[in-house]
Order: sequence, then structure tokens, then C-alpha cells
Amino acid sequence: MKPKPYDHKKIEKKWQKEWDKKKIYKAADFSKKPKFYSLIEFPFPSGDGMHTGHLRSNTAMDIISRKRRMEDYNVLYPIGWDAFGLPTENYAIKTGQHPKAVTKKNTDNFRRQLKAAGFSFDWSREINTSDPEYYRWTQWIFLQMYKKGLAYKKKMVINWCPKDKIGLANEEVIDGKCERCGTPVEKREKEQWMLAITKYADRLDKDLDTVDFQERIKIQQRNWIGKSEGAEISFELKFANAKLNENRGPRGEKAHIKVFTTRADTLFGVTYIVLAPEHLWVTLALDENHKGVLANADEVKKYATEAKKKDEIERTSADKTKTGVELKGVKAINPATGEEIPIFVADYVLANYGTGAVMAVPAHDERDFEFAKKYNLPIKPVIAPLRVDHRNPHVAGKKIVFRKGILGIIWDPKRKKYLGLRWKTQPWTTFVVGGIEGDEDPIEAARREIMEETGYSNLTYKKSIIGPVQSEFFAAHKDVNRVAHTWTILFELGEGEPAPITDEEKAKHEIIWLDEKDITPERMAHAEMDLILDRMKYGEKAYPGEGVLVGSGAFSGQESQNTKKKIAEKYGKIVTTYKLRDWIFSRQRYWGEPIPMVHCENCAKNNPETNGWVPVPEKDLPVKLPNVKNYVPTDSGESPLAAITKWVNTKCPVCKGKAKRETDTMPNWAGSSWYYLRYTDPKNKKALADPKKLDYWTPVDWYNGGMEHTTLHLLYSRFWHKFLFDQGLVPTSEPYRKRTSHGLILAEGGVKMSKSIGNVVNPDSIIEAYGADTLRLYEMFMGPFDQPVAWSTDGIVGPRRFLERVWKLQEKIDTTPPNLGGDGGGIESLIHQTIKKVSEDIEAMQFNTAVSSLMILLNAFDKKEKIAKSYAEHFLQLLAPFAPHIAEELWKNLGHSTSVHLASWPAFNPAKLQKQELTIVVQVNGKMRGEFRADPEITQETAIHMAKSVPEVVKWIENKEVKKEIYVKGRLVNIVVV
RNA sequence: GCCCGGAUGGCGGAACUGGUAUACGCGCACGACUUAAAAUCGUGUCUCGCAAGGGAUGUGGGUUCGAUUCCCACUCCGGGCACCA
Repeated sequence: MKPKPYDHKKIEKKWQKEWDKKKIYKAADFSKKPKFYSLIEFPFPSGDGMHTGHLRSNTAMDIISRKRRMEDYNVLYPIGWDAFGLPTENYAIKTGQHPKAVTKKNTDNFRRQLKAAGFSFDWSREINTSDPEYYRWTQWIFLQMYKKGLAYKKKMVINWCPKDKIGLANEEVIDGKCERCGTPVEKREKEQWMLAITKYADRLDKDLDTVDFQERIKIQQRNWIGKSEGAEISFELKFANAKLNENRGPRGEKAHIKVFTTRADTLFGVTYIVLAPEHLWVTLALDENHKGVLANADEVKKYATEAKKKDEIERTSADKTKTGVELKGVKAINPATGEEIPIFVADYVLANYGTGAVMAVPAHDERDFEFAKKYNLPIKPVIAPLRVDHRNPHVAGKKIVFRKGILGIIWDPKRKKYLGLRWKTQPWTTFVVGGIEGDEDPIEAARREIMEETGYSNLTYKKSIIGPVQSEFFAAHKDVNRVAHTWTILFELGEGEPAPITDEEKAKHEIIWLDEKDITPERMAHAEMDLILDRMKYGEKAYPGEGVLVGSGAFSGQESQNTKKKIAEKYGKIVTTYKLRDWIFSRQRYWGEPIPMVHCENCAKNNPETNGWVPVPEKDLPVKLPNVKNYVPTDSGESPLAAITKWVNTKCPVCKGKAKRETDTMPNWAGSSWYYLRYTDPKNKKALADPKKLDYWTPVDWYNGGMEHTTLHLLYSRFWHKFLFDQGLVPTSEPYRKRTSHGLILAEGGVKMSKSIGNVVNPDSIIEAYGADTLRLYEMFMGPFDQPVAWSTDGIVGPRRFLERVWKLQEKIDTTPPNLGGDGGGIESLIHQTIKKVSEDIEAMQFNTAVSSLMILLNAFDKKEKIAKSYAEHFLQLLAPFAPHIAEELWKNLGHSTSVHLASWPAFNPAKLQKQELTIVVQVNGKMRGEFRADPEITQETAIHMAKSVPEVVKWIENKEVKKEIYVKGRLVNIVVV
């Protein structure tokens, strides 16, 4: 019988209908089988439909879900629509349709596309965030947060996108531009609803240890949360106006400024204080009540006002030079040294991190260094870099002698060379080295030493390269272990012959002249050459690293790492800060969940701490979006809802007086922060979900999505989940047990797929031409799942040809009992290897190699006249998750009446993995020279013996002395000859 | 600048725990089938060399009997963060 050709259109439609009818992918609540909840990020139904990039994640999780079903799990693989959002609203405005109608059209299209791709979703649980029955619970969760003080309204400067006419969350601003449209954001002061995600910062960070997220995801979230342990240290203030120094705060404390630092070990090196322009103290010092406190109030005021006006881009632009103004008439006192130091206001200090004030340590912080250079402030090194000389290490038992010293580098502009000393008594080349005597200045000491050792005195001081550096080495010429603090100083040599030097000096070393390329860490004996070269090349700069404390009172001599905590505790307290900010939750657009709050003037009077905000009673939820004609956004920063007076004016739920509704809506991250919970019980009218169902289904076992959501949706939903957990509403403290991420599918040529470039590949045309099975297979085969890959329409024919050949497999099924085909069980072993490989690769999301191993198995089948039915069945079971339609059709053709997707996942037999004969490679000195066939049970002795008799090997080892023989079991023999 | 990835044929990529580098697929070349083409099937396909052999996994070093794999230094590409004290 000649089979019909492979007609993907016919079989794919047929089976999709059949699966739908028989509901084979429906998830059963409370089944006795172990549950498996697999999740993909529900799509935002845009007007453009899906593109092939969207299907990568869906296909991967579909494969995993199908495999789990075959492994007899009760699988929940749901789908829904993240339907609120700007693009829909913008499109609706442009085309004059209602967003609701646009959403309906788009979801219908997406549903059609997803069904055509053959995904095994449980469609009975479909949800839509813009459905009032859904957003009733989004609003309800918001109210719970409000009750617990996590939702609050605050006037603040926000990022306003003038094009989208909407305020943005910090996470939505990229490089000072709107994430969506790329328009530079403006600063606007506005009352905003905020969610206090920072209260969960510590748990969001710490609990990452308890979940199985890809490491890169954890790292990115941790970086975003930005936990930083440091110290808060108070600097007391001293005013020029002596009367002010008498003032005390409410707890009797003197006026002071608190700074945050992670480098308390550098406290002795603090030479000034810097405040952010928004710092409370700056604001206070400038108001009317504090006239005369600052001698230059006008100047400071001007600077602070200008700085606050600047937008994000200007203020943070890369290589902007630092500016600032000193606060005249007040000094701070360094608590460690008691020194009076100046206070500046400068816009390089961020207001909303730490305390908005920093202690400046120019010697050890690059920014402070730059600022200090510009304003001529003292730079006091308190950390000496530590260099242990591994070429001349300390010798045990020798005395340790400390000394202060110099290293004199002399540049001769005439020779264009540096002066070096070649030691006669030691194998060293050095610059001029010497000690500092008493209170001598390092520069003077260097001049003196240079004169003594070289006779040169006509020297111009160029610069101090670095100092002090602590170096530890064995000074062989003095027979002591030396711990030296060394200052390196550069001089330029002038005219004139050197004076004669003593015989004693002559006996020690001779002068040589070194090219620039000769002064390397290898050539010179100084352990700190790396630092010297770096600073000779790039000039003087801060040393931000660790080392040994100097000039730090009782702490001098200790390693900086060990003093951070000690100094923090002595002069302040240890605190933890986070980069994460509270979540700006208000949006000024129509197509979102209304924030369920009303504002009542009357209540504001009776209950001032609420500012008049009253939550809508839970029984009145949902607060539905009014059906209106005009939802065009306004430039005023008010939501279009504000214009709908009939909706806005309402009764106060508390005093029954006149009240107004909140007109801002929620961001579209709201609905997606808890959607995975709703899938467990999508139609519940009494609760966001039945607790029993939540108990059964949650947490999500495996969640795959895009890296772009790591610091947005993924973080937000972990926050909401933790909140719900604290209220006893969900059974686990983390929503997702495992999170993985796919790489983006790029357009042909490796650029991003985008509608504006016009390089978007639509799955409809691919499914039409090649079929969903081919598309799925290709998406998995094209490259490593976690890395970006470029789409290639040329490449898709590979998987298509593969399926054509799978189709033809029917022609050679041998229904008589399996015969081993006379190949010594080769095929059988290959089948078991393939089962193992495909099983493991799916778990590791290495779908590309799983597909390739299926291709290898098919290639082996093709070489056979007949294929045993059981072999074909195994093959189809392995293929089913990848290409569900063709697998189902062929499975039926083999005589099965139940779906292949309900069949069980094949197991491999470890005993059958091994081939009956193996090839052992023979190397001589690590180079492949020959091979031989052997029994798997071969001993080391026989293997080596056989290896040595392989003809191609013999000619490499005859007449040579065999030095070593290595046998790697079942793999190779390496013979090492001299 | 900091943090994460990555670099292997003409192309997408493979290689277990350090053990035959280039699996699988695309493309290309040749052959079969065909009046012809497409499709399909078969053979070949890193590179230099007539060969024996040699050289190749971004670059330079190291460890090892043996390195795509481990270590050190560097270059380039992608992503994230970025005046976070």
C-alpha cells in the first residue's frame, strides 16, 4: 500500500479539533497524580499578532508539559491575556475604536494563532486581566496593601513621558528614556500612589537562595535590589555663628549630618562632606527661619535649584565634570580625627540613596578625588596598598624591620631613559631606594638619597607617583625581613655632570639607563611596580582598593578589611541600604484597572492622617472602568477619567458626603503580578482563588520567560506573592519554584525583530507553508535555548525534510516480532541512547541536541530495510512533545486508538546503552595514530597490548623507549615515548 | 567603569567529569532518477601538502601524557547596571 503524502494542513487541523473535543489537556483539580504546574508569561495581545519569537518559550514549555503528562503527572499548562496597556489604548485612539473592542479582536487572533501551533494549553482556564471579574481581585489586593500601609500616596518627582503622557516607574526608564517609545523623560512633581516594595527588599534578596532560578536571573535581581552593607556615621556641625552651636535637637543631640559609607575603614581620610542638592539640611538652611546660618545662602540656593531642575540625563551623563558649592559658615567635625572639614553641596551625590550625604575620601574614591582636585581640597591617604614580594619573600626566623622609604625615579630627557641601579651584591635592578629619616619630607629624602647614590643633584621634582605603599620583602643586603612604607617620586634630570660618589656606594651598584619598555614588573625588583606603571601612565589617582591602614590612629597597621566593622561600630552604626525604590503605581491613562480609592474633603478634616483618602468597600468592587467616548490622554498629567464627572463624583463610603474617585489607573504590571494564582481557580466569585486549589496547585513548578522581565514583572510578582503569603492568602512564600529564561529570536541578520524595521516573521505563513510541527521543531533546533539566535527561513527546510522522512517511516514498519537486524543490536542500543539523550536534554532545555539525536536515530532507521514496530513506537513517543500532530497521526496509523500524548514516556535500559563492540583510539604522545575494535569488557593490560600492535601505531613507537602508558576505560590508549 | 554571557568550518551549531574537535542541520560540489527542472536518493565537503605529514576551537602564556574544556593575562561581540559612596 502506498501511503498518502505528508499533508500537514490536513492532519494538524484534524488533531487540533480532536484534542479540543476530547479535552485531553484539561487539568483536573485535586487529582491523585502528582501535580505539575508549568507556566509561560501570558501574552499582551497586540494588534500585530504573534511573531515567531513569541513561540519559543511556549514551545519549550509545551514540550516539557507534554513530557510530564506522559510521565503521568497531572499537568496545568494555562494561558490567558495580559490585556490592559498602552499599546492597545494608543491603537484604539488612532483607529477610533474602543479599547475593549480592540482587545477582543486581538485576543481572538492570538487564540487562533496559539491553537494553530498545537500548544497543549488547558483552554478552559483562559483569563483576561481587563475582565472586571478578574480585576475585581487586582483591586482587592491593592486594598489589602493599603490596609497594611504598603500603598500610600505621595507627592514626588516622577519620570514623565511627554509622548505617552504617562508617569513611569523607575524600572521603566532606560538611560533616561521611556522604555516603550524612547522619548527622553521629563521631571514632574505629582501625587502618586506608591507600593512599598522596599519593605520587602531584604526578603526578595535573601529568598532567592530558596528557589531554583537560573543564576543569571538571581544575579540580575540581586544587582537591581542592590543590597549594600555599610555604616552610618554622624558628623557634628560647628557654626561660625557661635550661638548656633548651643542649639540641641529633640533628644538633646548637637546638630549633625549623617552619612552612609561602605568604607568606614577610610574614616580618618575624610577631608570634606558632600550633600545632595535635595538634602533636607540644604533645604532647611535656606529657608526663612534659618537666615544668617550660611554666609553664602544665595549662592547655595542658586546651585541647589539649578541642580534639581536638571533632568536625569543631564545629571547622570557619563563624563560630566563635577560641580559643587561650599556651605560657608559651617564646618563638620571628623569624629575620628576631630578635624574641622568643609561641607559642600554637589549634584554628584544622590538624594535617594543612603542618607543623601557622603563623607568624601579623595585619596580612596575616584569621584571624591576628582572633586578634591577641582576645588583644591586636601587628599589624605589612609590606606596603603599591600604588596608582598613573592620573588624576595620574608625568610622565616629573620627579624622583621619596619622602615619608611622612598623610591626615586629619574627621567633623563636627553637620553630619553630612566635611571636604574644594577646591584652588584644582589640579582636586582631597582630605582634609587632609600630611607626617610626622622620627620623628613619624602621629596627631600629622595633628593638626598639620589645625591648619595648617584651624585646627581640637578633634579626637578615632577610628581609624587604613589605613596605610601606597604611592601613586604626580604632585604638580603641587610639580612632582614622588611616591611616598608614607600613613597615613589618622579624627578627630571637637568644639565651637569654628577658629583663623585663614595667607594662604599660604588661597591653596591652601578648606574644603568633603562628604556621605558624595560621598566616592567618582571625586570624591576619592586613589588609595587604595577601601581607605579599604572600611575605613570594615567597620572595620579585615587586608590579605591584594600590595604593596610596608615595615619588612622590606633587602627594604623591593621588590614582595611578587618577594620570596616570596628570603625563603623566605634564611630557610628552598621546599616544596610538598598538601591531598590518604592514602586510608582499610578498611571494617567484610561486602559487600566481603576485604583479603588475615593477622596473625601470632609474625611480629610476629621481624619487628617488619611489626607482624605478612603478605600472603596470590598463589596463595591470591582470599580469598573466607565464606558466613554473620549479617553485621549491629557498633557495636564491627569488621567482621561478625570474628565468624566459622572464617574468621578461619588459618595464617600464613610461619611456619605460628596467625594471624588481616584482617576489614575494601575500600571499593566498589576494584573500580571498575581495571574498565575487565578489560573488555579479562574471563575471564583468569592475569592481570588479557592485556598484548597491554591494548596493543590501552587507554587508554579517551572516558569519560563524573558530576561527583560527579570527586574520588572518577575520582581513585582514575587513582591505581591510575599505580601499575600503574609496575609495567609497563599500557601508559599515564593510563587515560582523554578525560573528559566530563553534567548531572544532575532530577525535574519541578527537584528531585533521589530515591526518598524519590517523584519517580523509571522508564524501564520510558516505554519501554512511548512506546518506547525516543522515550525516547532525548527524553533527548538535552531540553537541553544538560552541564547539569542537569528531566524533563518533557509534553515527551516531541514526540520521539514526530517518530518517528511518520518512520514515515510510507515512504509517500512515490520509488524513481525522485532528482529535485531543482524547488526549486533546496534539499533537497539541507539534507541536506548536516544531515549536517554532526549529525556535528559528536555530537562536541561537543550532542545537543539534533543532534536539532533532524533535525527540521528532516523538516519539509522533509513539505512534499514525494515523497522520493528516497537522501535517506531518509541521513536514516535520521543517525537510527540516536539511534533505532536505528525506523531499522533502515525501513532494512530500503527493501530493505536488512544492518543500518543496519553501514552507513557519511554524508559531506557542502562544495560542496553552500551554497544557490543567498541572502538578504542590509540594516541602516541597525545596525537591520534590509530584505533582498534574491542570487547567492552577488555582489561587495561589487553587494551595496551592491542594498542601497541596496531600497524599505524607500531611505526611511531618502534625503536623508542616507552615512558608511560595511559588507558582511559573504553575510550583510548595513550602511549608516551621519548 | 562594574556584573553576567559569548567567540569553534561558507552558515546555525555539537563535544559526557580533561580523552577521536567539527555530531546534527543548512549551504555548496559531484553522481543517480528525469526529455528537462524541481523534489528525492547517494557520495563528498576545516585547512596546507603529490604524499608522508603538518596546522586549526578569538589572541598570548601556563598546568597536563593529553586542553574547545582547567588557570593567568588580553582582544572583540551581546546583555544588564551605572556618580549607589
